[in-house]
Amino acid sequence: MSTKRTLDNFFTPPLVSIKKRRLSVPDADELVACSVSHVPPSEHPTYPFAVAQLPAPLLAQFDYLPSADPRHIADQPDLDLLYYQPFLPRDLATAYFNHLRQSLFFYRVTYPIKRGPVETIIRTPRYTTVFGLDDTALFSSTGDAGSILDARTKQPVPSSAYKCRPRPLPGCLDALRRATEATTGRQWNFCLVNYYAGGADSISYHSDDERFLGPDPAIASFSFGATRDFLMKHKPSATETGLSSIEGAGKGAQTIARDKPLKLPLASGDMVLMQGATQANWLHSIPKRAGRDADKGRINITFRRALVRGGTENYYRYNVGDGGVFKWNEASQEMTPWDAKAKQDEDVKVG
DNA sequence: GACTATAATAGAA
DNA sequence: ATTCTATTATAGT
Repeated sequence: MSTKRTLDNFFTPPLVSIKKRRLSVPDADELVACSVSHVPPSEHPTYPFAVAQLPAPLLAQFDYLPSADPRHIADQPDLDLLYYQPFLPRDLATAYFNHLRQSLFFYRVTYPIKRGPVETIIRTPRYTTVFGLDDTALFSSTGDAGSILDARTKQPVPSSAYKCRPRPLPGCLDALRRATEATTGRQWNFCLVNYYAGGADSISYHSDDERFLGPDPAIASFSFGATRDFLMKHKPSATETGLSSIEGAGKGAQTIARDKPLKLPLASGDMVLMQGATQANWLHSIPKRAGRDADKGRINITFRRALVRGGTENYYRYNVGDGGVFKWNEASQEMTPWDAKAKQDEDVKVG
């Protein structure tokens, strides 16, 4: 039997009001919490291994975010972004990046896609992992740590309700979620994590406009580690296509200055909040890149809110899948298959 | 500025 | 939501 392993760490963190400036010295409880750092790692029956908590000195800095005011980007049709440049100070972002890469488990999902008559297996060109549960359900915080409750009735939902095994956010990600919610006034129940090992890893143009997110979803997207270009372009529209062809023949018709593609070089600690009509009308991508820095890793974290069970199923299907677990290998500086039996040694802590 | 190599982009499957 | 190929842009000399 395992020792007491409640989920309190996950869901009832000490709520601290966000304030730009600290007006008082830390009280006794805070001093204890900071110095001892005996908070156990986050565990859950669905985790392949426990996830280390953030070191207290790092966690403490989350009370002072964001470190910069956002820039509102809404000068084009259907575009509505808040760009925090950065949201986390660079030093904190770097330390957070190292902690996450070293502590989380990742997957390399494969899935079939049909191109014309041919079906091919796609190996997702990045590492992924996901945590969270849609609005219809809750993780039990007492009793069986693995159980899921109906959000309304608080009764256990049958295990057959989900084909996947939803997992709660570990403490180190929940800290960022709380800080982001406090800043934006929004709420999210999902955390998706992408690891781009180098310039060859990418994500092609798409929108996060799934039905299960509801209309005009707000999505917070963080960057840590290597700087990568974030491209955005307006979805092609019938009217636009027609206009452009006519415009070529017209005499004085200038190319209309709207719907211009955007290129944001997202640096470590940056956050982009995509909101309003953005997802319904714009595509975004992280294209492959060659040359310098093509070997440096980047972690992307997005917070989303799934409204129904279909969202949970979708996110676990495409971000966990059914393949093996990968873990960062500090010695070889790469993601390596994690062997559940031959429990690997812990990575050497940097610093 | 021209020439060449490499990178970025756009379109098709 | 990817990969391949062709086309265009950029960087270096």
